[in-house]
Amino acid sequence: MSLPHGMIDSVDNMKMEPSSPTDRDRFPFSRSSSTGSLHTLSSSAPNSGEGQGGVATGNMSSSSGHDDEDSDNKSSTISYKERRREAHTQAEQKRRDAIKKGYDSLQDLVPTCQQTDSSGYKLSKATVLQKSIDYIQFLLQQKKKQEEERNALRKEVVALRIMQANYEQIVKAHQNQPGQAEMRVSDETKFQVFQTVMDQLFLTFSNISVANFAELSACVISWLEEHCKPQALHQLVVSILQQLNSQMMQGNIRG
DNA sequence: CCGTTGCAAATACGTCGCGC
DNA sequence: GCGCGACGTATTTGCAACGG
Repeated sequence: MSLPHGMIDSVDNMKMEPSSPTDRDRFPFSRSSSTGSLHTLSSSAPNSGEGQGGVATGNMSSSSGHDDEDSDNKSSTISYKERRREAHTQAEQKRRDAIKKGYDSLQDLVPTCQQTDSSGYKLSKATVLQKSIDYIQFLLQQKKKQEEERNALRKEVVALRIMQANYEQIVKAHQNQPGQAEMRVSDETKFQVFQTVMDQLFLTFSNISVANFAELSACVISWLEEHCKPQALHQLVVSILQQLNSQMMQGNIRG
């Protein structure tokens, strides 16, 4: 018996078909040309539906009698066994394609698989599997780390809420103390603080030289970013408060 | 019983690196 | 440059399990 059509074609294709990944990329449809040349069940239809009867010859493992039919019709039709083999070959090709598709999908999903290796070749299946395993382990570690971070933050939130409640209680207690009214800061003092802060800020703002309103608008943001940083404002306010406090103390001594 | 499907072994082929 | 082995991949084929 001669080689089946599929085998002949595939052997020829093996010679022609480059197996290196780069070459395969250049001939992405070479497989279908091989598979396409196979006799499918439908293409071998002349024999389909026949071969249910017959007497077993005993020289093959099959006991269905199809091989007998094979010997009867060898010259004109494709034998049952041959059709069966070709169907299986095609099914196997389909299976391999599914596996290949799976590897390709995996490679698309895993970031470390998306670049080819240093020599420029596509990653091997074993490498894709190993890198996928590594990536899943990395994701699991990352998830664990984030959960730990989240738990720590939750604990911090609880602690801060407790502190907030304590401070609120302290403030209430101070407000309820007698003689608190005398200790209260007057609006005049508040305005003095506010005015001094604004004066200091304006000093920095007045140094900006602009030709028109458009330029002024443009430089306001940069001025804000430079001179109104929380840390800068904090230092400014602290120094002003200290200054005013010392002035008030001196005034009290004199008065 | 027969077709389908999945798996594994055997085989073939191309590519690469290495020693000569 | 050539031969050779290792490696990766594709293909074929046999076997077994399963379902209609």
